[in-house]
Amino acid sequence: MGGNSGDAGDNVQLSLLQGFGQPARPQGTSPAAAVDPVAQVLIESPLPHLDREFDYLVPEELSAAAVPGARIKARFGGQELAGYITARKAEAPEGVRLVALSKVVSPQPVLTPGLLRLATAVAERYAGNVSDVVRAAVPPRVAKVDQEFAGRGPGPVEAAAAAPAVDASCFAGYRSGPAFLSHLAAGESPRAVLTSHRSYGPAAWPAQVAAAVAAAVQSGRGALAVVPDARDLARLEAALAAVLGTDGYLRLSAEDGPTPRYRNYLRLLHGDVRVAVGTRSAAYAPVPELGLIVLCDDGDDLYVEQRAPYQHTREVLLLRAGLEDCAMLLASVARSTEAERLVQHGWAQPIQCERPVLRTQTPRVVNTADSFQQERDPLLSHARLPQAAWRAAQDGLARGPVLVQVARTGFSPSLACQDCRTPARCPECSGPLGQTGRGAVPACRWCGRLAGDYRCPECGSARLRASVAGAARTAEELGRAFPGVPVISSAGEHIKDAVGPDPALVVATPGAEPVAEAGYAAALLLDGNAMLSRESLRASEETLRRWFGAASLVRPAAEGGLVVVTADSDAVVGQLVRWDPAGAAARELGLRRELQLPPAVRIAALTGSQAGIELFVQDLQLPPARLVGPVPLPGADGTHRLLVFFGYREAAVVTAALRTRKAALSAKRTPDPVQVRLDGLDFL
DNA sequence: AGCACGCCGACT
DNA sequence: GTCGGCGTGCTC
Repeated sequence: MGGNSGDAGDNVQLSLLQGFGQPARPQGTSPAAAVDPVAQVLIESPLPHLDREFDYLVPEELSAAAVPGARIKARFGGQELAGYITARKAEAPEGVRLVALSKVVSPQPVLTPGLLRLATAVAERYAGNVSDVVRAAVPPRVAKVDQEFAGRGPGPVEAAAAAPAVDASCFAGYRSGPAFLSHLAAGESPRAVLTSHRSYGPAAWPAQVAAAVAAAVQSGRGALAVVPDARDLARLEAALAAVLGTDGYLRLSAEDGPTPRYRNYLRLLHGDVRVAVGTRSAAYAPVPELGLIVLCDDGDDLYVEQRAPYQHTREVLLLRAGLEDCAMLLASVARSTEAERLVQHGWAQPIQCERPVLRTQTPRVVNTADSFQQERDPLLSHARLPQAAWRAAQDGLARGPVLVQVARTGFSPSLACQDCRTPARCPECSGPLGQTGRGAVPACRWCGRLAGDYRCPECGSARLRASVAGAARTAEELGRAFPGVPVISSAGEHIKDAVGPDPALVVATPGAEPVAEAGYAAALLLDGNAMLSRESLRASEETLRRWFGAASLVRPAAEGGLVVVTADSDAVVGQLVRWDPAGAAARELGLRRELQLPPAVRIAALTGSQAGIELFVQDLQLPPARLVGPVPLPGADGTHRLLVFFGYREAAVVTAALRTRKAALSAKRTPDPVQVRLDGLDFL
């Protein structure tokens, strides 16, 4: 009764508005669809409390196009919002009056059920919005490409290509490598962490990844490979083309521009091709019958999405592998602590060469920091090259190109022990110690505690030094040190993909090293101290990753390959000298466990005003967790940060609680917004 | 962002 | 008794 009279009143108001000439949508003029007249819709709204599905009425004339996965526009609250249909159904729950869909933007079912499940899982993991994840996953629509696919239903147009031959020779000497390939080819879903030791030539990691992809294709399934950047993409594509042909795979890269990106997405969606390769947005590619996911060099920080919820491609793909029950391969010449954790938990099998094989297949690595090698050649004082490094370069240049890795400039100063150079960390919470000015008392950047009586836990010294970055040696300086030798520079905006076999000094910043087809004769890894002394939890891990990346471009010791690293003697240098990325990762993970830091535990960072954070935490229902802060951020206008450390077991409950709190506060339009970020490691 | 609904004061 | 202020909460 009450409901009826309310309806009548609304109708009167509506007709009054229409009487005044408002262009309101005519009610009842377009009949609802005969079959499944209700569409479940995921609204694209940045507001957490609106990040869920809503029901709309489907007008008959839109019914054919309004398929699950299609992009739509619908009136929502005051405005016309974009969204996706997630399902069609016969009726909506009682008590809601449905509004009609405004239009179907495109009938292409781009938000597949699998992608919606994945986006939901990612949003839950990162306490973020499903629609934010969907925005990163689905490429923007291009109308003219839609036309090309008009009228095509799901399913492949042409028969799948002939199964490729799987060449396992690039896995020779790798324990568990051939077995991984044969399990894959047999249709099983093994999971592995591949620690390759070669970045050039026919047995390099791109060839290994291509072999794994071929094995998955041979089993009749699809495969997906994700790389950090365009250079690695080009290298992997070359290897894939050699195995599958240039039509055997599709590339998905945001760098290609909207048209090819959207076209290739739709081609995968329609099953034209079953192998996709690309950069981080490709992690969501609609590969049909996905059998294998490969992630290359998972330690690269390009894998962190730069927009909320700041998801990491590794975590996205781990979730996807679980949801789609497919094989997974993390391939790298280094090993991240996260990958090590997967190995230690038995989730993934390690694939790597054993020591005797490694000794023949990797270059000899020497460290110049030993005191008797420290004195410098007086002629070279300007180039600041230790004598051993100079000799290695001179010898190498007789046999081919020599790589010189120099650090990028601009590291932030932090505190370390003056005597043994151990980074200084807070005795209470393990946060990094910093100094606000010259002579200021050192303070923890996390908990704010003053550490005036700090003593190094390693050597007991009370002396601290600010470790300031070393300046990058310029190509010019090296040119003077080696007159007559061509100097090639690859850094910043001028990155070279490859260099020839002739003698040359190749100066590159980490990650920008060109590939020499027959390998470098030698490599000098300079500025190691600057890289190691950065105020970051990941300084060691990252330095080692850069070192292995460069060293894996050098010929094996048997062919004269030599790597010289100029860093103070340190456990990390030892891991490189012994070529032991797995041991290094295990040691690093052990340290993180002791300190209870990620990835041994998980972490949430709440950033905002002090009042905002207090309000956020007030009604937050948390299981046992360690709270650190809030502490003011240096140089920021009153912005504070609170860190929440919690275990993996509690993670689902914690992220759910954070999401609930975010939604509640955004619904109330609280003035002091708090940013919630999970597992961001850059500030640790 | 907009629009309902609801509780309170002013005016017919 | 009715109209309209805007503060709070929901939006299919």
